[in-house]
Amino acid sequence: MATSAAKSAAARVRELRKQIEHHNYRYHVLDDPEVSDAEYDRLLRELKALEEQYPDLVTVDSPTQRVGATPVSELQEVVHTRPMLSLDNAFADEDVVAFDRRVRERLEDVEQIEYSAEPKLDGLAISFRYESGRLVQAATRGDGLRGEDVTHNVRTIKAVPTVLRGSPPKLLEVRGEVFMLIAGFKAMNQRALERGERTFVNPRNAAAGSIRQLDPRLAADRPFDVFFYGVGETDGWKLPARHSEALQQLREWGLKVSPLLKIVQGAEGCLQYYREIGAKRASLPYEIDGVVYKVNRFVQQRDLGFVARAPRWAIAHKFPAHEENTVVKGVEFQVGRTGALTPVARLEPVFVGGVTVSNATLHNMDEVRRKDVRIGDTVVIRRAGDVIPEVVKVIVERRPKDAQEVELPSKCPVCGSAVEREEGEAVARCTGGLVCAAQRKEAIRHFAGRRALDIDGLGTKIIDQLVESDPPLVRSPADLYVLTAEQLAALDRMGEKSAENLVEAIEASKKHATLPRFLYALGIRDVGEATAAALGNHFGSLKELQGATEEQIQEVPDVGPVVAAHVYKFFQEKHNRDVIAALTRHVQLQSQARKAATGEGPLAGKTFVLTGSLDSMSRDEAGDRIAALGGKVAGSVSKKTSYVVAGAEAGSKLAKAQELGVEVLDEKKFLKLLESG
DNA sequence: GATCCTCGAGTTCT
DNA sequence: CTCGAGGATC
Repeated sequence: MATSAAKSAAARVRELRKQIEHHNYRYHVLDDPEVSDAEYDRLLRELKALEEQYPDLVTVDSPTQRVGATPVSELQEVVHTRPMLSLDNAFADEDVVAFDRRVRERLEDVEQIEYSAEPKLDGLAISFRYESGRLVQAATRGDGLRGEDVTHNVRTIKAVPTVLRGSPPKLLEVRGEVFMLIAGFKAMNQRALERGERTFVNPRNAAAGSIRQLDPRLAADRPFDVFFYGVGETDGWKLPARHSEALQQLREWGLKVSPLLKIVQGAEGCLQYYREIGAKRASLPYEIDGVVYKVNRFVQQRDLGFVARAPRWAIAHKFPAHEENTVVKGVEFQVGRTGALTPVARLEPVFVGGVTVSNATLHNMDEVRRKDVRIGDTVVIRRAGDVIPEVVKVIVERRPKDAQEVELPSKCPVCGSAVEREEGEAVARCTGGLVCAAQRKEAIRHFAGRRALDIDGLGTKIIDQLVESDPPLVRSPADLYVLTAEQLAALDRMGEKSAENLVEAIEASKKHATLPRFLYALGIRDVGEATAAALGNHFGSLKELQGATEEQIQEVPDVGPVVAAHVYKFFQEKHNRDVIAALTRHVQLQSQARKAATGEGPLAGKTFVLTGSLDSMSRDEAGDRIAALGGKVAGSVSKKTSYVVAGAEAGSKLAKAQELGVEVLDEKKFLKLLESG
């Protein structure tokens, strides 16, 4: 048996145990993990697999034989009268099917198993002891056998009753998950940032860190919530037949149970539940990392029993991780429409939150320095409810010796012009202006954008070719209007039909050309949709605006000296005047269809903020309907916001609304308001 | 002068 | 969606 394969397995097992112990310490004791949960799971699974293959290598102190790490010394140790178990994990549908099969085989004579299913919250497992209905002790799970006494902090959590309702038993020990609402977590981090205090990477770490505070005053103002999910030691309570019935009883005693708890039948029911919750995941106000299935009948649970520290009657079915570790292969600088140089991290591709991520923006050099990202670093990537991946932090411990600092280039990577960063500004810019091909391309893309002149089918690839062709077919937006189908058909990946369609789309864009859209399309610095509309309304015609002085431009509402200077300078430049002259030969500006909001109508004076997606209409349509009734739509939530309309997969704006106490409308209520208005 | 609000700009992947 | 910065307001 002492083959070389077994020897190298033994070495690998030792190495894995060392690593896992280290990560346990970081995670459980320091609350500052060095690796993502997914990576930790991988190490543990590899170890498990090796131990299964070579049972001789299993030792009592192997990480697979216990749950967590030893408690820190400052908090009192609590011995759990009944161990707090951990759960086996399932990652694929087949794992769940296999689990269900094992359960049925062990129970014999049972065709279909009834499961109680609920989301698995990403928080902190706590044991709560109630004696004669009064909370006497709360303890963390610790290593499953011994935890820490955190009663002083748990008492500050409003969702945890200190006295139970009804007639509870003499002794009731319940288990629950203490977690932080995402909204509260963000608000808390924001405040910490303002005070220059330490921030937390995610709600779970924030919860773990706060609950293990020694000073309960610190925990008291933190936004905790709790769901109870299980029963431990009891005295004076005749348990009902089912787990779900026991939870129902807990609920009646005032202990919060997940509202998403559901009874399902067989593996099929479990998998369907998994998909239901997966679809809801992004819109839940708290983070979950999977769902848990438990055999519902206590008799069956008893018959199934335990393996090591995990019950045979329950399993956690995990979702794809939101966070992963990967390596920064390089940092490149992209040049935007305004010349802004944006550092983008090129990553070793990594699967996060359901997609493969290979790039992540670092925004600007301040951000690069703040996070201290270097080439070669291992970083944590997160792709949570929001779509855009984010570099959460660098794992400094894993920094290779030859890691390279990121330097702002002194020359534009596209055109070679000088790069300048103004005093006090976060962004650095290429000074090449329209000499720079990147800026020219972006200017045209902006011009053709949906909110500008809306030229359908003019995408990045086509623009690249038009600008790079020799001689260039397109130097400025005005050149678009003289393109012929023959010229376009000669480009790569362009057939005759597509070429004709594009010519038609360019022709059709003339109809979209109202003054505000046209001004927006020009891409003047600091002139977005709102400012373009304000300028258009104030001056009424392009001629008036072109002839205006800087002072006159400043008279426009919401335009100050900085924006006025940009606008004035833009119209003074010869190149811009030429382009505008050429454009106006092709494009007839339409008179505006709709007047500016007049302060009339049933929703006058009300400000709306839209978040998430509505079933019955697009966000644009919703905005139009609000405007039609005299209301205003704003982009961000503030104290002045009247309503936040939250559709499916609502994001941080919903959180902000809850924080500020702004009224939130769901789709139904919103539609009702529109109808009654 | 400080604070709040709003707007603009840039970004990922399928 | 998030961040930074311009503008308005107190």
